[in-house]
Amino acid sequence: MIKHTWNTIRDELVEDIRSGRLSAGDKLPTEPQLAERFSIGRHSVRKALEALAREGRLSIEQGRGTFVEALPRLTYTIGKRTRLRRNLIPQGVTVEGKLVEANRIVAPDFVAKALLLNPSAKVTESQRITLANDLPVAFGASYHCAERFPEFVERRDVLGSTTETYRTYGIQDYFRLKTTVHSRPSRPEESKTLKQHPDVPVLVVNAIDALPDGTPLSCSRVIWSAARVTFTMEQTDE
Amino acid sequence: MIKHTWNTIRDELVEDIRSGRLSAGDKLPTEPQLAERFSIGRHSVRKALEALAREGRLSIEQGRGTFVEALPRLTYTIGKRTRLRRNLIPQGVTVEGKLVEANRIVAPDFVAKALLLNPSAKVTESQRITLANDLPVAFGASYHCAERFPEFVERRDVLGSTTETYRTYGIQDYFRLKTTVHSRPSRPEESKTLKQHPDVPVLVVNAIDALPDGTPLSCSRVIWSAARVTFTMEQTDE
DNA sequence: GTTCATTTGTGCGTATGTATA
DNA sequence: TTATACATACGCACAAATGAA
Repeated sequence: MIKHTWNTIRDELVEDIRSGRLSAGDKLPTEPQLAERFSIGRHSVRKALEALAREGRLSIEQGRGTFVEALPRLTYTIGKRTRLRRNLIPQGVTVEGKLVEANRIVAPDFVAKALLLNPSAKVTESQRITLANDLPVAFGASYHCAERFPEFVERRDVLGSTTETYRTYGIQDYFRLKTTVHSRPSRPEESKTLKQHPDVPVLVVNAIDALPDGTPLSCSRVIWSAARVTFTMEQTDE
Repeated sequence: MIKHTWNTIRDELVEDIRSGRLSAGDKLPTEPQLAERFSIGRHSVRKALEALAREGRLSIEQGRGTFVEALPRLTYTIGKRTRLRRNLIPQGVTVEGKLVEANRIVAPDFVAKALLLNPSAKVTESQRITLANDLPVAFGASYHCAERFPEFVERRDVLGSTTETYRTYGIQDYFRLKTTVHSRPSRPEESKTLKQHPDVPVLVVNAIDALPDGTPLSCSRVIWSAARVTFTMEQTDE
């Protein structure tokens, strides 16, 4: 009924990983070697490897080879009180959020809309990347009104915590007002930043944080590796 | 620097769609025709079409041809009180949820765990499919303890509403206890059911509904077309 | 109901480009 | 610089699904 020659090698590799014959970091045979071993064409080998790379099981690197990935899916909780550290540390992975770049710019369209600013307002943009076990899982930017939160990035960088930084502006409490999630194919720069195969899609998360009365404080747009995260929403009233 | 011959045709088609030269439902030239027009190989044509199909912009159908898709992304709100109709109707799309199949089975592992049942307990399984403008956007199953909710499927089918059905068991209120979302490549049957290209990923949503005191009532696992939905989480206290 | 033309799907072979060590 | 290994691209052949004759 079905041909799918390439599935033979795909299944073989999955079984090798499952059984432990291949483990994280191992280098696979080269494409021509696999082609010969399974008596199929190199195109079919590539199709099988590509399918596994899309699931995040393999990392294919031009000029180096193809390697087995660890594939530990992180769980990230979205809720009324979203806090990064509380979210990821419980699972025993080392998580690091790094500030990559900070700018003072005219508010992009979606930012002005989210923060209810006029289109020419200035905002601070903080670009951050999140690494879990030294592997990038997400990157993106958050935006704050420059007038209302002068030096936000600098204070945030010193204090190391968004909650603490808000306190310096007299804000004792804030919450996640709105979050949207959708999936799309990754763009070349994105797959490069996330160090993942170009065919692995990304999850785009747009969010708005606000005061208890609903006044928006900041918004963010974060790109997650679709293969490396599971989102959870729990409705506990903390 | 880079060749990427196939991007020429990709960009051309995107522009054709954007400008309106191609609109939803239109049939594209055949692959050999496109190959000749752009003076590239058929493989490159296929790579371009595949990329557009992954975004949900094209529908590629063996034996028929390749067509432009409408690409209206639905917005589905996940919150404390998740109700399908309230969710989708506001956007002016016709939504239809159909019961496909109902069974009385021994609780699968993940169901027993979610509903706190012992592994040999019986549950009712309701398989449903959701169509928006006659296009499938999601399908999946929900599970109820057969002992606690006898004839659940039958009553639900007659009443047409889950909320109403719960009332017949004396349950006046329930809420969404937990929701998880992750992305993965679609399996062949899934892409067939969703009538989408095999390379479009799916979003897997697992959910548990419960009584106000936290007692689980039901759980579900729904497969969404990743190209056709955006999830939103709003933290309004209704 | 069967046949047949059309169109996409799968697979092989080959050549050449490009990143890595 | 050189060798290795993956990336892109062309051409060809045949399989499988569709729809119309």
